[in-house]
Amino acid sequence: MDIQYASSRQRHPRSESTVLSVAESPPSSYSGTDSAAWLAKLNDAQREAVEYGADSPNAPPGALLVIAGAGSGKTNTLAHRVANLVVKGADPRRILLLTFSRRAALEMTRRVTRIAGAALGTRAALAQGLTWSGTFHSVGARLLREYADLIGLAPAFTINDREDSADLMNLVRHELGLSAKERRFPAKGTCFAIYSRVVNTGASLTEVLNSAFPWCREWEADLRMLFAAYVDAKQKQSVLDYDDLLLYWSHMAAEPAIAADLSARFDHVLVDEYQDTNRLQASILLALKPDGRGLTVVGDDAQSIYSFRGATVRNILDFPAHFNPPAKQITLERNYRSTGPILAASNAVIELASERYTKNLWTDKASAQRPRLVTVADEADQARYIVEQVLEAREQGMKLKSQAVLFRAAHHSAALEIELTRRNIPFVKFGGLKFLDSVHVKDVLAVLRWAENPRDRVAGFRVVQLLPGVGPATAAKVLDEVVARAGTGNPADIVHSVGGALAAFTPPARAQEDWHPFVKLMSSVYGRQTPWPAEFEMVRRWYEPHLERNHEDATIRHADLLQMESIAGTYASRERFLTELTLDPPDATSDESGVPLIDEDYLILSTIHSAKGQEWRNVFVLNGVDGCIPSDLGTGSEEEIDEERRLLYVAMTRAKEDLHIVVPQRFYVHNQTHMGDRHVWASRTRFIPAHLMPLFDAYAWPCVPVPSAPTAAGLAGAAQAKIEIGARLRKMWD
DNA sequence: AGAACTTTCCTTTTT
DNA sequence: GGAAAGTTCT
Repeated sequence: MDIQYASSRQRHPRSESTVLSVAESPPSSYSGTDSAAWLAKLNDAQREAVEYGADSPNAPPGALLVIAGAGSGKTNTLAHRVANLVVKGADPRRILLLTFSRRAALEMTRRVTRIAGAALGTRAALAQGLTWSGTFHSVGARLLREYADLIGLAPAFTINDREDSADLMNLVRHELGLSAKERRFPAKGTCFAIYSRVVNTGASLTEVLNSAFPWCREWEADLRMLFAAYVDAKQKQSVLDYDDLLLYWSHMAAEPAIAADLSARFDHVLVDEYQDTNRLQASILLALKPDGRGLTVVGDDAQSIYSFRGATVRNILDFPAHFNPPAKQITLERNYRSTGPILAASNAVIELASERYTKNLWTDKASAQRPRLVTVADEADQARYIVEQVLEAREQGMKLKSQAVLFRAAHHSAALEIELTRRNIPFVKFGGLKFLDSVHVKDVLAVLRWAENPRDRVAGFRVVQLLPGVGPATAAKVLDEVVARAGTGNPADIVHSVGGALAAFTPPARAQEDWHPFVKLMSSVYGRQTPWPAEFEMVRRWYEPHLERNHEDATIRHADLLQMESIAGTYASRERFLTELTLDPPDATSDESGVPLIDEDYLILSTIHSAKGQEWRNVFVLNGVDGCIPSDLGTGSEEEIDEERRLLYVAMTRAKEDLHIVVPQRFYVHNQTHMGDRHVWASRTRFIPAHLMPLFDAYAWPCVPVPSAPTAAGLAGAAQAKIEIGARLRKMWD
């Protein structure tokens, strides 16, 4: 979501995609007490999931597992369950709702409020007390700040995103001298990925190296030392990474004194997309609700696509047996989303997995249109095909917003984006490179983060080096100076001594001129002399000359900063701004025309991962080709291939009416010396083998190739032109 | 010594 | 278009 779009979303909480389940539109005959009426539109399985144990909302029964297939009204069912609990008297402030993204949390809150509102009539406001709703990470951050004092954590801790974490890993790596090995040590990102996987899977370093990073095995001892130093550095700097939010939470929840308090806060804990949680998240849930009472998890084992992040399907498969008696299990198999032919093809694809899944979806939405398998010559034609089809559907009255293009990797849409821009078709892209990853945005954020937490070395290191004439060596000296001055005193003292440390520092000659304004700025932000949103502007103004000095394209980057500034104004404080931005970064970008207004129509481009939980009437899957799906980086093991298969399944099941899988035959090899034209001949994805072809409508595009053969006269003319131009070009240098 | 510039390689998916 | 190693400049 584009940053500005994200803010507009808060003003327009209506989502563009609505599940078509009939239960969505409440009948007009609601009466406040007749619960049967507003649950009547649910099917039997959905209603069972909604009503399980709801008659005694304050003495909840054992755990509930809902296996909800794609398009089976999962979100709707979960929202009804929450609403029903509230209607039956549960306190919404004591309900913990864990979703996969903050977007999903907003959507859920919106629906619960509406559904419960309809049932409760004037008491609708009750449902708005649903305050504990968010991702594992954001809820973790909130709880950790509350309990910080009890667990020896500075309440003003800052949170590192993946890049920051990798940067810190890099600093530590250099300090330990690991970068100067005779054989190349793993890069910072790899080190961090290994670390993260160990934390999230609960496996040993040895196991993780063997299974996922075999080429790093030789460094095991060094890595162990590096990780110990990394943890040490984080603690000294009061910095937490994403994994720490879960790790601290799980340790906190395992501490009997705190655990009792923590689990007593919530009567009901509900988790969405449970198939994409990892061992650590499961352990948190078990610590929160050891006997499973009041615990509901919802998910679909066939849609597990985050194992690269440590998620494991075992969480959902083994869930019932964790409890005694085992958790109640309800399966939603009726699909309300897709037409029969789309579902038939999707089911056929997932059935080829080596592992059997727990259900088979059915629908009664008939359609004569099978999913299309479209062969095109290359990526350029693929883009042209999509544009043609999108516009044609648009002509038939289908909004651009009801159409989406899905792909495995963010860069797969590059050619399409160019074509869309050329044809003036607005689009918004979800997934892939984050706005927040761009250097200029990170620079400004680093100033704010350093102010929030002066011990944050990654932030400080980055900020000081913005000054001309200051490199790593000088920056390190400055930071040492700051920390030495700050000593181990409490945060307030640190803040006051930092300004002094900076002022007392003798900058290198080249930085002389810029030093004083810098000290002035930092003193001001440390001392919070400028109230919050204005502070952002002050920092931006200070940064402007550095931006212009360091970047050719300063104007474009400057626009980003102004956009950020308007976002900053929507947050109550610097701390909220920084925390929310790292935990829920905007996840879409649009073309250079910037931000489509929320009311405008635009085409959706998305990675398959970011398309989770969404649906569109018309869906295009790009590059249905071996090497893209499955990604050639994900074909190492049977499990990896199966995850790629589930990815295609997720993509296919997003479609409601029409599904196009596009297969370019010729594929240019990226990453070659510029303007090279090496290409490979691609073949259709292995997930749609020949015997599944009858389920698809296969054809080539363009349907009728028009090889506009030059006429003899034309050729003669062209030959003439070639000579003339050649002569002219030579003349230029005469 | 340390900053700044140059060359070479690589490019999944995300809280 | 970015990151890391290598090279040149101050």
